[in-house]
Amino acid sequence: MPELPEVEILRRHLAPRLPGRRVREVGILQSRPLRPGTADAMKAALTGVELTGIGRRAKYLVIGFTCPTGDAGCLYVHLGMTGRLYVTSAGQRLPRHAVAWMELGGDRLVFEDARRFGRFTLDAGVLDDLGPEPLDEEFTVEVLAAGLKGSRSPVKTRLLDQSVVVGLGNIYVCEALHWAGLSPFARAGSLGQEAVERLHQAIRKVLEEAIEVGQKLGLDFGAGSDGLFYFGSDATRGEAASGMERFRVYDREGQECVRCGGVIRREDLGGRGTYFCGGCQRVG
DNA sequence: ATGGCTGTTATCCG
DNA sequence: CCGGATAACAGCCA
Repeated sequence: MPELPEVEILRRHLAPRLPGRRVREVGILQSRPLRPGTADAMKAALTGVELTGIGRRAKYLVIGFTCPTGDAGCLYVHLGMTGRLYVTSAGQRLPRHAVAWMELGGDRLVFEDARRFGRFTLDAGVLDDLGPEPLDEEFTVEVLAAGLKGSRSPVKTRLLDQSVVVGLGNIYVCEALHWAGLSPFARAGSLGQEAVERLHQAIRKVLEEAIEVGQKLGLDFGAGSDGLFYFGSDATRGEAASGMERFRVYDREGQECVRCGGVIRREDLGGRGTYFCGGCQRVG
């Protein structure tokens, strides 16, 4: 359940493994993630192409390729809640929830997704309506302020809207609001200049920190791991991550706030579990 | 075992 | 237009 940092770490993992590889064969096992495309069209479009590289836009991985004709194209992959994308040996058995695979001459790039909320598509339209990249210079305090202005929604809800700023999901939005000392329930449009500045800073901080941690830990595609979450709070990963940063509020209901000693609370907001400190997130 | 949770987001409805 | 609820789906945990 990847948010921007997990997707970025995966991109960096795959970056040296794709360029120059030719797609010998393509397999499609689930068509829903291809929407609006079809299995036949996907196979026809990808078979024989040469992969050129991998980028990221928001929570999408963008895999570039050139066709035998010389035309360039892109494959857009979104991991949804449960998507995994990895290179394995072509001899490996396909996973139960395999959606698509590409044979790369001895290796195989596999996309699997149990819940099928993810995407595997050639439709560039998926990038329409996306807001600014939070770690790019274009994401200024003014841009964030404009995205919050006039909204009566809770600030948490606004930040999950990918047209305001991309990359935040339920975990990092909770973490960013804690870092900023803002209540998730504060009306987005009611935040003052200072609060917006703190929030802007906090969003960058939590995402950068998570990428840094993920870079150090590397990915684990072993059994029982989704190959993505290195920043979690479960006991096993806690061991592996000892000494690393942990979530400050997410999944810490009832525990003590590391900043003020208050109690972390969990409430429902828009149907999502929302974690915050009752002591130091009172603004709004 | 049954029901309630889960990292996303498209779509529906008032 | 907005905001809230629901649905898409499978697995895990109490």
